[in-house]
Amino acid sequence: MNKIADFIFTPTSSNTLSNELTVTLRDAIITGAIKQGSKLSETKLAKELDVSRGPLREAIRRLEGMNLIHHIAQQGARVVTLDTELILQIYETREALESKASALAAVNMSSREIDELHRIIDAQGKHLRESEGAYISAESDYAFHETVIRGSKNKVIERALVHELYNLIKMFRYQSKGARTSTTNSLVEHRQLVYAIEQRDPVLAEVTTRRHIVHARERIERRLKEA
Amino acid sequence: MNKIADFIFTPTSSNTLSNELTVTLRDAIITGAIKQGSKLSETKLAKELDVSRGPLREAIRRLEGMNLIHHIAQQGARVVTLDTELILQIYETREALESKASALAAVNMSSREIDELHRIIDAQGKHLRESEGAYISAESDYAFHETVIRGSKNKVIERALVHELYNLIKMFRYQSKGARTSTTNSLVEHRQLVYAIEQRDPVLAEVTTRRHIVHARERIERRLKEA
DNA sequence: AATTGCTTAAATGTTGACATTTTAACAAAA
DNA sequence: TTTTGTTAAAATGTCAACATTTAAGCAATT
Repeated sequence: MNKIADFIFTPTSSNTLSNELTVTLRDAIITGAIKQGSKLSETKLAKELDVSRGPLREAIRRLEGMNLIHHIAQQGARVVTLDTELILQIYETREALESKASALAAVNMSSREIDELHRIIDAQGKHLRESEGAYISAESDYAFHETVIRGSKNKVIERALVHELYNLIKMFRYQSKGARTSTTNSLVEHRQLVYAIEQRDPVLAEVTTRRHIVHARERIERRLKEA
Repeated sequence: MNKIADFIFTPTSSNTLSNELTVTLRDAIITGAIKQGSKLSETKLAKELDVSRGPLREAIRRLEGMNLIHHIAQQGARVVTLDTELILQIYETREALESKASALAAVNMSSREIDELHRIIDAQGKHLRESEGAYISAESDYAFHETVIRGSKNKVIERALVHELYNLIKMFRYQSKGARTSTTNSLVEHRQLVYAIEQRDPVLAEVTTRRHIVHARERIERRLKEA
């Protein structure tokens, strides 16, 4: 079948039901529409979403692979609970993977991709100057980090970060009222990383990223310890 | 059942059919009984294994989450192909994760777990002295590394390494005739790591592990470049 | 009141049939 | 020969019913 014809006649609807369910449930979990620790009852969910249990079970298996739910045989699936310990472990893992991704990006990124990084941080700077709030939008922050990660050209790291870790991070941030994405300080650190990548300096890129993530983790740690 | 066993995929023998299928297929893929790049035909497999397609599909979804197969909607699932590029990316990822795991293990491991490490490397040393071959058994090598990883007490890293990366590494090693686990040099590096952990020195543990894995990757790179 | 054991209801696991899509084979046309 | 279009077969996606296990409710007993 022709690619153009596919694009024209079947833009998005060519997805399978189980794929759509995966996305629907993932977003419901990230936003908290389905609460942490709650049970995903197959029979109930199937009725609510008006689907049969087959595709629903497959979607649940996929979410299992994304670390968003735990499944125990004969007992069912529960949404993961983001307690303090798990959050800190997630950030430790992110530190290890994303600092390596940045080092690789400094070597492997194309100049076109570096241009994209500039566009993103310029937009972030403009946003910070023009708006009163001192916060970068979550979407823009994710776009920046995911561009760097893709720039590593390492599919294994990319999958581990984007397909697994970042869903958990998004879930945590979205459901934490006080966890605004980043302060002005974050933008400075983003600029430092872009500089390191432009200089094709993997060591500097790695160290910069590591510090950026450690800072984020320390902010979270302080905030969680208060509560 | 303990928490770790829940988080990592280690079903017991008295489990559901879909769990047994997951283990069966995983091992068949690792050993090469199902070849790299080959298609997992649901109908054919279901007949061969004398099961229905439902549990089989769920097992395939899980293997997808373990990075052992790729699945494309309406086209089916194929076993991953371990080309040179992917292998090197796997080792880059392992370097990032396991060096961090070692640093954490230096802080978090119990003395009981450190004793376990001693038992493992002592057995490896005895094996090297007594047998003519200068190779450590693959099982013993995995046991050592997985003990360190568990010692990190970081479930996210543990899952990423044991549940995902190590399956790919085992698959590669098992199917590479020339890829014997390690030479005498590996045992020296293992001893150095245990020393670092005993000293509760996370930086030394991290550096030692990073070098150990880089060495392994360089050996592989040389060997793959020859062929 | 707390515990044990039985019974019933509900949930998960599994199956086989049906629906839709893809693939392959093949004929016709350029 | 290559391309296009049609058709049949096979594969994947989906569904609804059945089987088994777990959980809940409720007596009966201590």
